[in-house]
Amino acid sequence: MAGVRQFDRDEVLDRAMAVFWRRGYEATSIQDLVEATGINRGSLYGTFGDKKGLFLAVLDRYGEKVAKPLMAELSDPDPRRAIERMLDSIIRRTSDPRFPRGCLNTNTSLECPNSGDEISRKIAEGLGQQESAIYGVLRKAQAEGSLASTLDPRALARFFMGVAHGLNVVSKAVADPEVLKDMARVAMSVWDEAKEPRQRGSTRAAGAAKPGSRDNAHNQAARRKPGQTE
Amino acid sequence: MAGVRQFDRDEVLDRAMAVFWRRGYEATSIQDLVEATGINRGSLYGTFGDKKGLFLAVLDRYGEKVAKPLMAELSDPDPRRAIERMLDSIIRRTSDPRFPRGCLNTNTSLECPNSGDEISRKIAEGLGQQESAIYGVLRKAQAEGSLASTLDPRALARFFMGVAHGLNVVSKAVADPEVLKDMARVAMSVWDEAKEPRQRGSTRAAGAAKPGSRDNAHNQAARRKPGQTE
DNA sequence: GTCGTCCTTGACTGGTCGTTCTAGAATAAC
DNA sequence: GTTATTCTAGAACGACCAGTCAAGGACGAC
Repeated sequence: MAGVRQFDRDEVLDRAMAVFWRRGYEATSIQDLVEATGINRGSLYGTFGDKKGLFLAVLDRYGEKVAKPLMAELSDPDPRRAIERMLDSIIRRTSDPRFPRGCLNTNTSLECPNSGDEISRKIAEGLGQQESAIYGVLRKAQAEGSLASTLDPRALARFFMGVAHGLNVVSKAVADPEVLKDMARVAMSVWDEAKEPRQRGSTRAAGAAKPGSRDNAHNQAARRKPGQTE
Repeated sequence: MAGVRQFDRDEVLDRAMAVFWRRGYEATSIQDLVEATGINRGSLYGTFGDKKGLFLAVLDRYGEKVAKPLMAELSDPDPRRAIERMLDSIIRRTSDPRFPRGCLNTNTSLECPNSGDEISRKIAEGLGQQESAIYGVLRKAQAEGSLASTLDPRALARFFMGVAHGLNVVSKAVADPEVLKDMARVAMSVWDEAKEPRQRGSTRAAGAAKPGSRDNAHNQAARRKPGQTE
């Protein structure tokens, strides 16, 4: 039973990933990992160095197994559908019993310190790549004319990243997928926002804004050049 | 130096809150709390029972000191501005050195198990109240006519809750407030979505959707009655 | 066969965890 | 001055933590 490796590294990582994903980094003990992976303490340390080393390997594995397929949804030739499919993919995963709910990257970026240690750097790198991919899709959509050029693609990319995070947070606590679908549906509606500014005069009694005017900073700056059409 | 309580309960809770907020529940040890609060181990246990009891008290304190003022922003008579101010308040808190970044409720709902224990019940209760408050604002806006009645206020409330969570996640890792402002600006743009359906025909070569048609499920269901105006 | 290498195993380390407890000092009520 | 109360200080608890280590078994090379 010895002399040659008795376990499959990726399989061990998958099992360890499930534990970290479900319980978080701090709350997961080596003993938990030994029991979940089925391999011995010594083998764990021999293979991955220490807990943090194992976790970093798990993060890589997560990138491959979870984040990468998610980003693949963005390659849909229709840019709007690409974004849509990415959000749907997050929601669908929630109902997939093979995976814990929520997102390991989102969990980790909240749990682990924002200091420049290796874990947070890896997370930040992954999130940066995701935002860039979304940004690319949005730029393509504008080049094609399917997304209004008045919209700021960087702001939109940040927004969709934020929505993805929001989905991941809510999905951890809320079982009903309709909640997530509502969130995604509303989020997608910003896509069609390059309209004539809608009259939104408030009907409240005192000091209402004049209809058609924009008396606040928001929404202006979601567009590229605030001053022009309104 | 003894015989009468030497510390102010709320002050102790504030200091403990800061530690839990910054490091999370699991990563915070009693020793950390003893040092942060300045009071003795025995006093901590005598006053709050145990670590979980202290944390629950901290969650209450957080509700009073942080969540309640946030919800107060929703009482702005202009519903749109109410939502806007809520999001702005989250963003502004990010730059406030008196508070750690992010949101203790968001952190906790990710870190702590979704099982029906006391912590997650308290969190869920708080989030439910927040969503209800947002929902109320949206309903009021529709009654006043400042929000299109074609929009689904429940879906919008869930969306804004999700955006708030997204802001809290991102703010923990990203220092630049512009990122958060972008997110909020884009999010607010859904408010004005009850327009004539914008032509969004894709220019891609093969099998493009016909301009003006809606060939996907999203965005329809963000409205109340999908069939009518489009 | 024998050797060396690599893996497995489980006991073991020092330290820290949450929690309890004892002893004592300072106060308030009487 | 009691006496009761309520805090402080810190030692101590068993359990568990991340991490180490020595012993031994199974394989490949020769």
